[in-house]
Amino acid sequence: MHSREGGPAALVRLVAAGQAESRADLARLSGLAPSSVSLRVEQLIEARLLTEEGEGASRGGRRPRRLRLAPAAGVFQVADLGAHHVRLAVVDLAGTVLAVTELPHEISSGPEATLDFVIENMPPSDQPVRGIGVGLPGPVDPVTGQVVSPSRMPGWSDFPVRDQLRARTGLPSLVENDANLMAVGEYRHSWPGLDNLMVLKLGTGIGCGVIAGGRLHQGRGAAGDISHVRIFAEATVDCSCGHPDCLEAHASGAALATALGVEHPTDILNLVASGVPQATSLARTAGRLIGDVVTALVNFFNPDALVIGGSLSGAEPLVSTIRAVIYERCLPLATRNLQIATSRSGRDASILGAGHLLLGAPLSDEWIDAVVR
Amino acid sequence: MHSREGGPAALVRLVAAGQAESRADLARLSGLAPSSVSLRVEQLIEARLLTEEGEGASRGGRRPRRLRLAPAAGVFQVADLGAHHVRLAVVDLAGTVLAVTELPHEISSGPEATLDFVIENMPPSDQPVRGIGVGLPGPVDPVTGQVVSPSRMPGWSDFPVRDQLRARTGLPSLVENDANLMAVGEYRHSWPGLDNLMVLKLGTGIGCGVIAGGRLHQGRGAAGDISHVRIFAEATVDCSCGHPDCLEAHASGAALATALGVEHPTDILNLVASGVPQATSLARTAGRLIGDVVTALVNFFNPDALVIGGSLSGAEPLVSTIRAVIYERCLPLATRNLQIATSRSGRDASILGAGHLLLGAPLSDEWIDAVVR
DNA sequence: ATGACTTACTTCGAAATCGAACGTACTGCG
DNA sequence: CGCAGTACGTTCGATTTCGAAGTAAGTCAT
Repeated sequence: MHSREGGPAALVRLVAAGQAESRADLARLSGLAPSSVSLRVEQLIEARLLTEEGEGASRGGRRPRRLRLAPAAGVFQVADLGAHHVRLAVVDLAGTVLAVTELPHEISSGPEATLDFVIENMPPSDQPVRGIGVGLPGPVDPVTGQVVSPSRMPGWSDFPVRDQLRARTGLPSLVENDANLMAVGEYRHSWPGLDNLMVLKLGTGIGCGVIAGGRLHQGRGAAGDISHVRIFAEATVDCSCGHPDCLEAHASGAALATALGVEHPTDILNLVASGVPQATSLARTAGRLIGDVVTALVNFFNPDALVIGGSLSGAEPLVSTIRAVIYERCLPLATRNLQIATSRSGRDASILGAGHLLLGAPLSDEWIDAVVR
Repeated sequence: MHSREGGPAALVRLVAAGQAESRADLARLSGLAPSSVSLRVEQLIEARLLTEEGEGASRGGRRPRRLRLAPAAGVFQVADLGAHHVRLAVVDLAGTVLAVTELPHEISSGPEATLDFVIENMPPSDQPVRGIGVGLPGPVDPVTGQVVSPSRMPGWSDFPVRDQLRARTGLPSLVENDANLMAVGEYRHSWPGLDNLMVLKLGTGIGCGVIAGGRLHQGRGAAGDISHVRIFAEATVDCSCGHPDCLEAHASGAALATALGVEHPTDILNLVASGVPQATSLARTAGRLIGDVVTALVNFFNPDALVIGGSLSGAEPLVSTIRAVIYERCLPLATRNLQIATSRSGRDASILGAGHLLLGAPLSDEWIDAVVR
């Protein structure tokens, strides 16, 4: 993400994203003249969106006067929905998590009940709420903000989630696929500068978020959906989508859990960690299947890094098998500069991603402009 | 590609790209005030980069005064290199092809000889040359402008093509993979607005160019390289890359030509067109293999359109098999709004793409600024 | 310490840009 | 035909942005 326009919102964003700490940084990154930056910053401080806080480290000359977001600049509320639980958080504009709770909740209880639950249980905040974001384990149409034909979310199909969220809260609202949020979170907080990024989310299902050219690649809402790619396995398993031998039917947390006779994907981790041979072997097989699919995608997309997250990313044999398959089968050209690593932002990756997308939305421009004037 | 900055170059670009025909268009698209646009346009006319030419159609009010690029604004020279031939063209900034020649030339004669050949045989032009672009059938590092470990281009590896081109011609220079150029050409001239586009180039080899979010996706130079994705075929064939069963070894024009005992991929077209059973059957098999690979990519990338170009795109059974496989195996969500079509820009797609990239390069900003001042 | 150099930020006149009003030229309707 | 409505383009004073010079406050080598 390079130089946007030089409105007041752009400066706030640069500070919030941690890219700029001083007026000089802002001038460099925004393309505005130093004098213009000074003027604007003064306005923003007056509007209580920014504060001056101490001094930064010298880079060989006068020390910069460090700029930070003022607490009064506000917060975002974020809900990361899984199949059986909800993670609710309040983050400030810079992406600091101020409060989190994780509560059990069945997403199958439907959109209305779920949104009620989210709004009801959101942690309170002293500061003004500037927006609300929701991550969902299914495809979200970026234009309408609706969920489209999700496999694990009965009752959600074509429900206007974004509109309902805005109607109920009156806040700028964001609805996005969970793997996409995770990709944005990892990108902004752990892999800045790696503008082409693939983030695998291995949990109950198999998701993938894609950053292309520094921006979230949404496609028409289904981008990153690799669950139903055909794979070639020994035994045939029919997938819920109607086709045989989808990746998800063989290698998802749900599939592994079934094969191992446990209920939750997290149980798999324990089995693998304690060295149960069958679990390790299954993890390796899953890793090979996932790796085979991702190999083609890595050749095609040629990312700077492949990040593996989700609860199953804690299963070492699975991750190392994926890594091995990729290095073995991909073009040397594609792996030459490729980093393959597990998530660095952890459980909060999606929440951080939602915060960042909310900050970047045109929505945010509006209220920043409004506050400054 | 939305509103860039409002420099003089931006306005020229909008006119050249055919997006703007009047001052009013420019004001809308650039975000500048109408008054500022008028001022700038006057300068550009004075600098002989734009001309006023007649009037446009009324949209319910006063007719716009149509703006066009002045011929004196200049031209680009473009070379599209294949394995055995070179296509040389002169295009104006708006992408009109003013002259083309196609000459036999072996790319295996090496970079020095090839660049000499290109420069020597470029069609002459009355107008000032503003840049030169070269398309190559191999991966190009977007940072250095070097070819990196190409399979069909002996002697080219790590040769600094872009630097050499600039050194020899003194012109702003562009070097890019041929499939990437083709993707840009198709996107700008035949599929505007479809900002997520995959363009397959089926010729001697198998290439793929990707437009993500309206911009060419280069990755680290290898993006779109699907030749060496592993496929599952009946018989095993070893690929030159050292792995067995690469897509290219089974389904490329070169592979088909070998199997059919002909020399050039174009000969395959004749055999298929005249209904030779073996040729048709092979085309279908190739289509299925390519389709299987592309299916995964379509799910992952979720493009608005898949465009099939290159000489083999004339083989109807091949194309229709690819189409059938995709519609059969992809997620409904991914195919719901997907267009699958053959190239609309034809043989000149790459040349048009090079023209457009040259126009968009920062290089162009510089000389436009220079001419205006 | 001293002086040369680097970086951060501000000041202030010059230049670019804006925006509201105006002039122009067309469409479409009664 | 005449008039309302709409769109294109320009004029001109108000505003924003720039940029060169100046001030402030550091580092580093001597």
